[in-house]
Amino acid sequence: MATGRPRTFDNTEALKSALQVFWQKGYEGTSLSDLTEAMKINRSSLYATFGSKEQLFNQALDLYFEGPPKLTSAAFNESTARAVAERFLHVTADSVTNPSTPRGCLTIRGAIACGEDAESVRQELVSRRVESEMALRHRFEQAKSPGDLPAGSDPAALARYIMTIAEGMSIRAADGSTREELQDVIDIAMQAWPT
Amino acid sequence: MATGRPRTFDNTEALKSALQVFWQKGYEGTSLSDLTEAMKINRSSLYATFGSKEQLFNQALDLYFEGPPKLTSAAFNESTARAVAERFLHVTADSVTNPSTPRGCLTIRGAIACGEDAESVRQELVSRRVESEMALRHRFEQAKSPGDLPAGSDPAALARYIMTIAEGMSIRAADGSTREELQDVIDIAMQAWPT
DNA sequence: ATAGTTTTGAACCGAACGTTTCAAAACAAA
DNA sequence: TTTGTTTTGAAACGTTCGGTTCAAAACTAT
Repeated sequence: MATGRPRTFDNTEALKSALQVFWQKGYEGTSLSDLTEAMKINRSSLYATFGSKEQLFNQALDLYFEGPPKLTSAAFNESTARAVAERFLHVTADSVTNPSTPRGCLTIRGAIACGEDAESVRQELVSRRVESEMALRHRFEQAKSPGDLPAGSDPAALARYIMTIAEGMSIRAADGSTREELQDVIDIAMQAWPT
Repeated sequence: MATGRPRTFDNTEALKSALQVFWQKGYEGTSLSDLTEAMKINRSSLYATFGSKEQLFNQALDLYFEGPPKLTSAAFNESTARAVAERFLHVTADSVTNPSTPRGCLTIRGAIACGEDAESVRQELVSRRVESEMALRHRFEQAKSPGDLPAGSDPAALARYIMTIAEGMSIRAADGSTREELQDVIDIAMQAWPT
């Protein structure tokens, strides 16, 4: 049973607001004033609840990975390697142009934006992205045996290719590209797929 | 004829040093102390010579565009649209993995890293990148008449595609990808080219 | 030498940064 | 009502930020 003065904000709602701000401005581009304003809590409550700016960012990051990145995993249910790749790109294009969230990918913006003092944050973000590439690669390797992919094709290179397109789309979305423009890119990109 | 106390630094050498720092840390990630240390000049000289941090950045940007981006323009001398695209990507891959410069592209890193107070800087960087895309598009449009590109192909979409690959490679390079890995990506990417 | 001009170095500016402190406020339990 | 506990709001901490000021320094011209 809770005692003492009750808090005036919802914990996860505040975290969602923090995520939006970090997503939009990057880690170092976000100030404490930005956060307290968006989360509608004061500094004392922020530090009592979330620890510090960096700890808050890490918690917001965990929340983020339950969102857009999680959606791409649905692509792995497709039956062919080609369908997996195409679906992966489509989900990515939808995510990075979602009008109800900031544009682009938090991990890319965050990893590039942060200075050397936040190097540990950067490494975390990069390795998370490498995991996605490895998942794609693994799926493509499995596709070779049933002849789903030609014998000569290189699963690792294909996974790199798809991730490069996805990351490029994230940049373009942040620059203002529309979902339709990214769809055009995907249409062309998939023509490179081995048959 | 120059009079007064002679300056102790070389103007363009100092600008080169500033470029390196901006390239590595982004606009907002670079402090005045970072700059004066790298350029080996003090604040007074910096402001007397270059005006302000933002004006210094713009001058460093001009210098940058005489470097890596200029090299990509050599691609436009190729005789076919396909060769232009492939050369453009190869030059980009070489640039973003050049061991004697920071990894990745200054315009991408700078545009993503900066907050809203540096919005004018961001716009400048984005528009510079749009210019590259427009140059590619224009070259591809010219390629349609001699049958260099199939009648059904979309020069604008192809230019977007090539730029997306280039921007994706820049991110990967910043994350640590090698030149060879990027070459593999280009090999696959060019298979999408219309015949 | 002397005067005139430009650069240098260091101190300083107000503002904003992330973080901490603490008394007043708002509740439950006694 | 009193006591105990927790949150709140605001003020303040030291540091760093981009930018400025100014006297001393280092040169050329007279």
